[in-house]
Amino acid sequence: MPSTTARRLPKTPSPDAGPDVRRVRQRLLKWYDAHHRRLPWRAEPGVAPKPYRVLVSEAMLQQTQVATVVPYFGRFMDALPTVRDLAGADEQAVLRLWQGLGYYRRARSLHAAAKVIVCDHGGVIPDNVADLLKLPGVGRYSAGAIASIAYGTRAPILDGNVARVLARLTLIEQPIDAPDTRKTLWRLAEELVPASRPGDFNQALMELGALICTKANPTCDACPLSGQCQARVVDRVASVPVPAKRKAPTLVHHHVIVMERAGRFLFEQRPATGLWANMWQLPTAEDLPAKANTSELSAWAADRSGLVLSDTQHVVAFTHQTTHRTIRFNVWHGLVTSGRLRRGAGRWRRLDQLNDLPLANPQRKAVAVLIKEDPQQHG
DNA sequence: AAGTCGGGGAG
DNA sequence: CTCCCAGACTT
Repeated sequence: MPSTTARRLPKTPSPDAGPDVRRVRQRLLKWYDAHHRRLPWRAEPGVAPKPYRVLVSEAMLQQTQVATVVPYFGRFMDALPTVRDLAGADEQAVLRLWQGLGYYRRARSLHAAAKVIVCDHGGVIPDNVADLLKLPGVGRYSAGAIASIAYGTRAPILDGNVARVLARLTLIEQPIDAPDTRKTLWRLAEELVPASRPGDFNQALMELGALICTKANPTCDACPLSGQCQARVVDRVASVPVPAKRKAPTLVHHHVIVMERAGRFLFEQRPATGLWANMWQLPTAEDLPAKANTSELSAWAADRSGLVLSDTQHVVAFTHQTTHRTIRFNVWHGLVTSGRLRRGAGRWRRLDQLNDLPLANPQRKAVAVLIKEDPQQHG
């Protein structure tokens, strides 16, 4: 049977024929036009989006909520308004703009991508998925998002929001992260995205997931797709999607040893791989036992830096939570009395002059505690 | 297929 | 507390 004939038949579609593509497109775009949020990286209706703004926003938005990204995006664009500015910037400057946002590899990948764009693409961000996928930090989602939103290329996307919306729309009750589920969802996203306004359609799917088809307490009464939603028909919206399995975070202990000399404090850069890669920190021991004492801390500091400490004492403890770890921070303080700093072992800074060093959140917190404990010395 | 990589919003 | 968020990359 010719497919053109089959396509005209669905007056009464069979139950597993999939969603009514044209109706979903039309209703979703109409809803998006009426209800979408105005966001800093989003162009006004009828105005062409700026590809560089789309590129930067998509990097920041990976695994990060819109509300968190907004202030970072503004500061980033003010400091590095063009892809050439970004390509020419120091990596430390890029990391400083990213500090506090997390997943710092995104910043280094974005920086590397900008260099590729300038060197290999004449400073023009690619408009197709194949070339975008070659950029560091750009995977299938980001390539589809940039191609469709910035250039109107017909390309699908699949993120957490879209996966939830499509799983409910078509009643997928397999674990949402299973490989064959992902394959099915990508196929659905590909089938649904229209040739006209693919960027708005993709953003509409995400916007619906963020505002209406939320993980908890979805407002189906306000949903433009409620009439097409298979999960709603059988009253299983609340139980779809089936969540991915997750490991409990492991507990680890980090000892921060504050080394002070003449009102200045030693800072060191972390390795180029792993947690908080290339970020800076007060000297921090990650291999000492949870109940290490002052002499062990002093010995570790001497071994690490070549400097001898006296009057080492405990300052404060706090807990830092990430997705995969619970990190118990213990902060210690000692005065440098002798020794010579090992070559390349760090830099001395006043606590109120750290603007050039990108620090992850727990290190910023440790610094904040030190300033509060001893305000007259650093103010 | 499973692990790694942050931090915060929201329940 | 737990779960998830405009995911990418490594092993």
